[in-house]
Amino acid sequence: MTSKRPAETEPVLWRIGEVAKLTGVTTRTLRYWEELGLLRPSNHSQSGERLYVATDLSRVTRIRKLQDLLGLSLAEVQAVLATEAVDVLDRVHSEIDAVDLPPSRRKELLDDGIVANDELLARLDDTLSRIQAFRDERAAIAVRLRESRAQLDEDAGAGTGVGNGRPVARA
Amino acid sequence: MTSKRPAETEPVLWRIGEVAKLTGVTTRTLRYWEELGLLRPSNHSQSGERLYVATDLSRVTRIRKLQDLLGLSLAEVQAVLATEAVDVLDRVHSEIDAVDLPPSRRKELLDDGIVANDELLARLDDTLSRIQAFRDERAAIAVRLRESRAQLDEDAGAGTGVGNGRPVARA
DNA sequence: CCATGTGTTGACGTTTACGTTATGCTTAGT
DNA sequence: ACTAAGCATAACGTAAACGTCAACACATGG
Repeated sequence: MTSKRPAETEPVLWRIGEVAKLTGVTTRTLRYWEELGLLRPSNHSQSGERLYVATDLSRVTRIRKLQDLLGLSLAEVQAVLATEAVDVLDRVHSEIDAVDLPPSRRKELLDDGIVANDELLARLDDTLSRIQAFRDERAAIAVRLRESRAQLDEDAGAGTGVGNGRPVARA
Repeated sequence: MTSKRPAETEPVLWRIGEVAKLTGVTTRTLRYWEELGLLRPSNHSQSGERLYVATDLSRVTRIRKLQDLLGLSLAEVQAVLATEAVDVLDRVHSEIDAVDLPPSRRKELLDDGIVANDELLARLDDTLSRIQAFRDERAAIAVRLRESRAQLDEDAGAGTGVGNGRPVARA
């Protein structure tokens, strides 16, 4: 329902340098990722220039997140993203229902995508809980440190007769 | 209060191979970290063998956590741990109050330690929230994927006449 | 039309964080 | 006492993820 017709599926292509500025990764990195098969620009100019589309851009940030937030190697990122083409296919499917995939194949892809996404979710939750535990640990230490400092101040105040505000400096 | 006297401050020293087995890092890694100044064994045998104590052990796991959970480089780990000697000093202080640090210096160290620990906490919280955001994103996608699959099943049931439970297997 | 910027494909260099011998000494079990 | 483990130092190797030229091709604004 409500099938909008957006003029003519406006292309909007970016050159590699523009992508670099927009996403914060270097052009070298983009070429390297392509070399690994991680990010294939969806278009090329007739002269051989790489031309990226919006989904390519979001893929760039996704790769970086998987690298930075989960510490995945590019090989692992590739594995995760392999089954995730589904996700893109799915968006395409829900926005444009033109693509002519047989429904059986489409369901297969969707199921794969659901599995992959769930695995990623599980991994995220695992990482979250591990970091959370570490955080709690450090929070407890923070409390202990402050207690120790308070104790020190207290001792200084009550203890030896020197009890003015300034502790004695020593070489 | 309740000052226990634990026999004679039982040494408990571990050789590098034992540390490796206990912590899960290789001996090479331990030597490498030492080379970088990250982990200096608190003792040496007369023949030159590295001998580690309990706090060294916990330092090993702390280093690994900073590496794995926060993705810090060893240089960054070193920076974090630099001011954290305080933390160790503090534990020593609270368990044995023998060490002869002037209170002024002790307070200084404690304050540094509090700052460092708080910075680490902030970093942990930041990382946590970034991963959490990513997680939420993927959770939303999980929902969308399942909706799409349900939609597919629904279409299949209502649409063409093939509607039996089993999707067609294809080579 | 020409200068300048941006792109392309190599190819080699670099950093980090270790792995892997090699060689010799020490410690430990029998 | 002797042999097998384990440790020490030293040096070279390696995998990942890019950085950094080099040399040449477009393309684009004045």
